[in-house]
Amino acid sequence: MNVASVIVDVPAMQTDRTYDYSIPDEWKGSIVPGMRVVVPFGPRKIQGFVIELKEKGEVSKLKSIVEPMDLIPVLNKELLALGSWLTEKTLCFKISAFQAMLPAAMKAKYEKFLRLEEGRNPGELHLSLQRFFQDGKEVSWNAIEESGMLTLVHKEVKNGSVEVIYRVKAKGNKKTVRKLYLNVPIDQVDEVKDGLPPQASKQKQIIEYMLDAAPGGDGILASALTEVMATTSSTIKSLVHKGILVEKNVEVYRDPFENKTFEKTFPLSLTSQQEEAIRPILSTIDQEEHHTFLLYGVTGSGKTEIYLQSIQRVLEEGKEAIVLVPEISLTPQMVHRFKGRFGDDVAVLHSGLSVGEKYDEWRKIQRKEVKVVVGARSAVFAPFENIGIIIIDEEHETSYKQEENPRYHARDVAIYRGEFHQCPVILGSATPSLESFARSSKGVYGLLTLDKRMNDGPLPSVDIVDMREELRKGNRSMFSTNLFEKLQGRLEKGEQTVLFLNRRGHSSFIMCRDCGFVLQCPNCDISLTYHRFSNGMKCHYCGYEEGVPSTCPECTSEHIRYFGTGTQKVEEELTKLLPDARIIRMDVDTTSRKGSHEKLLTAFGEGKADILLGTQMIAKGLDFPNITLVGVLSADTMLHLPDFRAAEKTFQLLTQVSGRAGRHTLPGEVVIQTYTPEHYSIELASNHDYNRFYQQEMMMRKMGSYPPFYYITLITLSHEDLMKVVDISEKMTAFIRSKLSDTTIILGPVASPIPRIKNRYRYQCLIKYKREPNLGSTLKTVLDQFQQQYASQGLTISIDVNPYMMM
DNA sequence: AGCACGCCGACT
DNA sequence: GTCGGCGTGCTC
Repeated sequence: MNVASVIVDVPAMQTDRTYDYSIPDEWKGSIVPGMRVVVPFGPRKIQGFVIELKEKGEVSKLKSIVEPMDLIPVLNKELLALGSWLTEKTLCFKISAFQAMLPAAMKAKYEKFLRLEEGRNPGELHLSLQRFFQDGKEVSWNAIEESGMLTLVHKEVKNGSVEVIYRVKAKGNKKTVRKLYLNVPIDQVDEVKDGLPPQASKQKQIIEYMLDAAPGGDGILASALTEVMATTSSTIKSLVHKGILVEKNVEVYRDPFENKTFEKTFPLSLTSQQEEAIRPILSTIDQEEHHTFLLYGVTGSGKTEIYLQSIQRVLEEGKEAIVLVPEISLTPQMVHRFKGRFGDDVAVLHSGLSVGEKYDEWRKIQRKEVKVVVGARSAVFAPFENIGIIIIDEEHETSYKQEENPRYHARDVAIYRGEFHQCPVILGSATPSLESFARSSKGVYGLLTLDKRMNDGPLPSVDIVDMREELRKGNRSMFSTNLFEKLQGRLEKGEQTVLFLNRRGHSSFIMCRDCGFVLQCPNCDISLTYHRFSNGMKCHYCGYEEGVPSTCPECTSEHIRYFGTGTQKVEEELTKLLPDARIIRMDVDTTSRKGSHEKLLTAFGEGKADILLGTQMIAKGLDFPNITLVGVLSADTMLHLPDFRAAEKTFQLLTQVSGRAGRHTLPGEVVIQTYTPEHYSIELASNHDYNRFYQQEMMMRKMGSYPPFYYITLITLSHEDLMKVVDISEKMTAFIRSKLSDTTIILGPVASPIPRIKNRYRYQCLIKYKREPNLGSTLKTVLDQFQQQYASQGLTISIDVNPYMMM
């Protein structure tokens, strides 16, 4: 095996294939598939993944691999195959699929240097370049670029005076600490000590301390030693110099949970309903079969305990478990439950960790130092090799769908891996996605139901308040009389309230009260939103920013003001109405700092505030006994989005939020304010009636030919020139239409809901199909031909199979 | 994606 | 004549 097939780190259509390289003798046998390597590619050096080994290359003259980047492959057989599967299913580049499966730290960084060619001296160079190349040092390309001397350098490179060096750097560094070890056998320590000069008292003390603190030959942190002994590094240095101590750099894991202890918890006894639900899971584990279960359990019905005990069984069989939770609910509370039960066997992967921390957690998984991983979407790629169960909590959450390439859904990946490992996949939710519930009704998934709350407590009572009615009665505030009175009541009783603001589609844009003018982004067809932090108007999509106008640019009226309700505005009004209330606000602004999310929640849990006011992020995981009132300020903002899942999302969110109230002994109340109280998603959420919502929504989906009745694929084209997108979109749609069967519905091309982003016009085509064996190859052709043909002209095509964002 | 190569217009 | 603009095509 002398040749390696490599996928190179160039995400482009033309390079989305393997390139063959010969393996230098010194690496023969150690370079294996799944390993990252540095390879020459054209004049550069870049990262690549070895896919397979073979005897001969496809072309006659092969370049050699420069060096491997790993000792052990980062992708095993299963993950390599999963990569190809992802590529095929999501139509992404192979390199993107591989990179999505690995922590960001493993993505290479590239650097470009210049160096004086051997045997030349600076004097031969152009005068203004000489200062850069003084003592044979490398000069970074950037430095030359900034000084505007690139053309001069180009010449020098051409005539052979200067050499360009390309270097691949690993992004993730292992963290190391300097440790000191006693380098003398115990029985000779006294001898050595006596051999020291009499004035070296500090050195003797250090030796004694080392004996004492690290008897078994364990090292001591160099930093700790200097601190404890109140000594300087020079003393230590001289001991090292004499060979009495040795210094080693030891790899350590960064510990995101440093200074935290997790109280050990033990399996709770299950209710009869839980027993019934867990039985099929356990038997699937025992039989080593693959089966997907939908665990449909109302809030507070004890789904987590089922997860925990299923994992327990898996661990007893010597296998591993993956638990996915939505990013937003990957709260310390959640982590506690798993760390509390399984202790150090748990690795945690979520976006709050630094690149280095994620890298460390990933390596713990790879080295089999943990048995359970709890994490967000990408944790589904955890490099375990003997998986016994995969659990997806809050299965309906849209954050399981990645909105950039590869546009995969964690649920699909989980089921792929479940089949590979012949293990169960558990999808848990109180409000399952229509897709999953439909599959369980058809028997594709096993349905496990928990419809009783563990404490047998009643579900909270829900009031729907018609805000139009409030307006008619002359109440122009954002709080209805009903909600306000209840709020006051809680304050008097010392109970807590959660106020939920659905920010989406409701953020603070600016509107002129006289002419209706709304301030828009000049580059994107979307309104600018007010950001208090920078006191400016900002675009969500391109980052454009401008000042807040004091008069309307259209009619010069001064009645231009914020519209919609941001959390800050609610807070202001709240302080005005209830000056004594202590309020904690949770939104992007107050939780952007690391750990602030947790701090605010803890404070609220400890009763340091009466009202918790926040956005989406408080809808989940909150479980405090003293919360007896939940208010939803405007339930219907999401309903008006151009998304066939709008009703489903609204229902899920309202159900979720309502579940925050009265989870323990005190009964809970929920007030939902809305302008469309008659909408079935709001009405049925208030009755906690998932089944009727499912029926109703299925009817709507059937009428609209949407999932789960049809699969959909969304193609979006964008280009600077409106005429061009329209033209190409039409040609493309005609081509697709000619290739697919006539039972398939093809909508468009039409302008996207956001017709322009970053000055690029966007057109889309929606394909709805039940069975379409030609779809994959047709779409590949579209990418191949149209992209190839128009990419140079600045056209981009994005294909989303099973989209969750229709914008 | 980069980067080189190559073919045309504007300059010392 | 040559410098440098960008369109074209290749990278094992």
